[in-house]
Amino acid sequence: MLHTGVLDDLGRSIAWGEIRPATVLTIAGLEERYEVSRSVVREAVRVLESMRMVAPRRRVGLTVRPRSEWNALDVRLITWNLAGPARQRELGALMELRVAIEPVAARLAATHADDDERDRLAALAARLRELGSAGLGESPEYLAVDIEFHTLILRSSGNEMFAGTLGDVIGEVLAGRTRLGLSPSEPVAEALDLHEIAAGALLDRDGAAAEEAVRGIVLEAHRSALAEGALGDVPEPDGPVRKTGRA
Amino acid sequence: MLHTGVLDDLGRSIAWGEIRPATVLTIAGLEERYEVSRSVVREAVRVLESMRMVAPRRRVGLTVRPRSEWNALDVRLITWNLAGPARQRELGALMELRVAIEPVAARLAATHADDDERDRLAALAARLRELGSAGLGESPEYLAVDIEFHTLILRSSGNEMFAGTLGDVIGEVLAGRTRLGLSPSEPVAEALDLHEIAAGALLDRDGAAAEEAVRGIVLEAHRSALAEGALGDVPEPDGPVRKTGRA
DNA sequence: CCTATTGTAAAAGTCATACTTTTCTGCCAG
DNA sequence: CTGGCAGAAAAGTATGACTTTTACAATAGG
Repeated sequence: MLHTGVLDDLGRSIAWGEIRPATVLTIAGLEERYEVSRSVVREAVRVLESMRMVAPRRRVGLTVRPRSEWNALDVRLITWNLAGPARQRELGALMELRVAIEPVAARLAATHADDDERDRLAALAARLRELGSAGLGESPEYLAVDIEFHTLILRSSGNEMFAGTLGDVIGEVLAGRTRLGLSPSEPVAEALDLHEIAAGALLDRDGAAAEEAVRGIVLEAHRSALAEGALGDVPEPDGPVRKTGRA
Repeated sequence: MLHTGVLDDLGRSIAWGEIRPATVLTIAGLEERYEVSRSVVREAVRVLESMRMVAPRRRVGLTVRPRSEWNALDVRLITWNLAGPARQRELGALMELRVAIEPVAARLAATHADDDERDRLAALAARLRELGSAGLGESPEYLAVDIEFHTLILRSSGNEMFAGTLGDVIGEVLAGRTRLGLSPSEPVAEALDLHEIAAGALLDRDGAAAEEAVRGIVLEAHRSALAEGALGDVPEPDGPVRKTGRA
């Protein structure tokens, strides 16, 4: 689809800072740049507008809004950021999001999951143990099982806000972790324990225990990512945004 | 803007279940229904598509996707849901989201907030105490200060995913709570204490304490909302979605 | 010289129409 | 009964004309 192409390219350009905030674009200009018709440009721009990345103003054009106003939870924006220069920063934000959401999701899942989901979680935890003990901690299968474990908890929480696109994004984070070679081939024993503890707690409908175990998992992941310097604590090239007075 | 009108009306119709999942619409049909041109319809539909509420298929039309696939974190969808028949369910989901996010945001804010933000938080907590003691717990000002306190914590976390539109939505939840008359005119003493404790912890850069205090606040809010029956635990009229095998 | 008013044009917004591409459906032949 | 082929339906794309808003400048008045 032409429309998707323009949306993606333009969105990326903005997300990556190639087109900076306060820049003014025009429909006509974009028509030329992408050599497509107004219909296509307008539809792409509408979506960008709905993500609060640009604001149209008559007689002026499309103004690129400041980053702080963008819809940071939009999956497309997250994807663009993960593939761009702010990748590390984005990974850090997502890690923090995991720390916030997964433990609470686990607590909810303890009372809300159905029997099938509980069983599958237990099976997944066991499989992780097997693979981990066999030194396959960075194998594709370990990764796949790990992702399924975590997304299943989110889905079992019964809260659509946790289940939805967030699951996909968290899968992306885990995958990125492996891709960067941050996962040890012999996973930390503690992590394997915690997965089993969490699964057990969910079987027992023990929300508090499930929450604690999952919090242990995500905190450990966050810590080790920080230790590896994968999240980049350095401020943005264009200077720290938050501190300097707000709009 | 015409476009906004169509988007809003159509989105609401779908969110409220007036147009049910699996229903097939056509651009032409919508042109007639709203008496607007194709451009307008197409742009509105594109946004709905970007929210994963409809999926266009050539030679078929626009299929309304199942609720479980919608982008539950989209602010517009949240707004529509809050104004519709699933209001209680949505409030419950948002409460759970608060429980997940605000404590973690508070912990981050402890290390990340600047001096100005810390001072303002302390001032807001103090003001809440004043108003609460004066029996103004359901006054507009108490509400406004409460909202500002919580959104400021989110913003001070330094994580754009917490700060962004989520803040507005959480404000909406707090406002809804007051509007429903759930807020006692004399706020629970515990809540006032916790706000002050949280503010103090943020001044001291004590992340753990800030997290715990804020968790206390949101858990108490969640509990009391549940007790009041404001969140409605009953399953949806059209039957529980999650349990019955997935796509 | 400064201010207010008015006029102009630029750009988004809307409408209508024509054409392209994809793909479902149903018919017809084997 | 099966497979392929043709037609039609609906989305996708392109284009031109017109409307509305509004920034900006020129001009008139104080």
